Amino acid sequence: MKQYLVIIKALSDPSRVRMLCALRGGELCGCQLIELLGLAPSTVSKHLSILNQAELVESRKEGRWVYYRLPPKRVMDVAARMTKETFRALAGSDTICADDKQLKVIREADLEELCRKT
Amino acid sequence: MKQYLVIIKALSDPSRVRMLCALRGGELCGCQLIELLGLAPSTVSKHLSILNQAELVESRKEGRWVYYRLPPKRVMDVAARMTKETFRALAGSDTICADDKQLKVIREADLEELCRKT
DNA sequence: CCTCCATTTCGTTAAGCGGCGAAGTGACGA
DNA sequence: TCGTCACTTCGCCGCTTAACGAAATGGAGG
Repeated sequence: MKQYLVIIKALSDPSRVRMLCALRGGELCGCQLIELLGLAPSTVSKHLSILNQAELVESRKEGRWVYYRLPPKRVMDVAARMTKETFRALAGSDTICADDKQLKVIREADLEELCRKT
Repeated sequence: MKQYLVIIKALSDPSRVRMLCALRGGELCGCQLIELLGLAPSTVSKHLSILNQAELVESRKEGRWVYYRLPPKRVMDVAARMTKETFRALAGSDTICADDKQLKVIREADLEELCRKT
């Protein structure tokens, strides 16, 4: 029950769900997620730590940046199944479609430049 | 996104999830759920209205009592899929097993007597 | 009608959560 | 070694939410 609640509470915030959906297209660094959500860096960091504790995202450090990604598709555990259903429920959602559009721009932009923008 | 959030927020409270699991064994009336959870009637009623708005439970009136049940297994919509994953995640949970035990007693008890007890 | 009683609604309180800015951390480059 | 920069941690504020008791609702039976 405890693990279930950690996972489902992590999934019950629009900003966190948007980040998960964004990561479907591959890993992203912190400043890219900050740009996507339009929230303060500290807020985005907090959201990511909540997702991380629920084991819904993983992170790796490279240089000045931290990259976040969905966990590899090992076993279909509770987190993976819930994530899958979330993606399924939000397929075609206005919010997520708009994010996908913006993501194309963000992914093509230069990281150095993107970070400076904020 | 909005519908998704209504559903997942409804599923992110232990009392509400316990009620859903309890209803797997068939419909129950309000006072039976109050007895199971050990919460105030007004609190349980609020929880049920949240579940009802998310279309995770249905209700029907009979005499003095209101009976609640899981919706019939028509189409597998978002609510149904999320509920299914919730049941799967909580299979074998201590809380739910304990509830199932108590439910055997509650289901066998006389309704009139059970309501008076509170 | 009027009463009873299961349930709902309302108002309040305390805890939890999302948001921000400021200060802290740690790695890279001058 | 020192500054810079991406990110995290901390402390605070405002809103949401779970809990309760009290009062309202509405059906059943007298």
